[in-house]
Amino acid sequence: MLKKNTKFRSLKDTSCASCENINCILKRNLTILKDSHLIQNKSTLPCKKGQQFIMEGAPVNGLFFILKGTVKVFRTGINGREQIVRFAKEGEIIGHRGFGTEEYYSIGAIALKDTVLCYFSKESLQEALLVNPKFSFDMMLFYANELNRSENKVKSISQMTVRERVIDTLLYIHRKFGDLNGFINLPLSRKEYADYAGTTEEQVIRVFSALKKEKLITAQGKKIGISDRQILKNEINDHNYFLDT
DNA sequence: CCATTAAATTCAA
DNA sequence: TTGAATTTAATGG
Repeated sequence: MLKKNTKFRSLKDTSCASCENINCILKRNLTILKDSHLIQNKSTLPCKKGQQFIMEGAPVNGLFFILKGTVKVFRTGINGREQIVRFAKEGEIIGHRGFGTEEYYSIGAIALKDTVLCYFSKESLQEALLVNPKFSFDMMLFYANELNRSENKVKSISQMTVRERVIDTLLYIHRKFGDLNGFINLPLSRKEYADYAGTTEEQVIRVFSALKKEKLITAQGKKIGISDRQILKNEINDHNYFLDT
């Protein structure tokens, strides 16, 4: 079996200059930001798989970017049920809703695999935003996108059937994390699919079983393969066509 | 929702 | 690398 040596990855240079996350807002603005307080005073925080690095209710002091790894962001509901708000990968921002006015986090975040986070203080970020319009604009676009996604999610949870929500979730994960050897490149438990789709583990298992029978997906444990993305997409679109006027 | 069994993953020797 | 221990999936009541 071929293996790449990733043992010493964590000892590697974690500076923005040598970062490979081309989709990171900081990286894209590095030419203008490179001498800023923000970039020079950042700290990195290694985080093991399963480790929670944002607690619901904890005070907000800054904001995280993912240097490496994958993270889920969730909110705990009324009867202790977890609602996964989003999944995030390399280059993405975590805890951004707490930035500005909110004093305490209303969400929690857990690493889904070994992850390295970049941490920036509120103050240095504020400074960079005030001084740099291009950077602020990129941040604004990011917030706008997040809001849009969040509004769509309200619609999907309140109006779509369980089956459609599960399919929607599969397509979202697939779109975001891509495909590796025919399987979605992110192993999630059925419970995690359920927590994102706003349903229960059993329902997800039953929808998966139905989709397997229909030859639309394949599954080997946590690895899910999407055989026909178009048919799945159509099933969602057909139904949504009549919903929004 | 819960209980049971099958299957997959993790862990440590 | 292996298999025992633990966790997770699947199904049926």
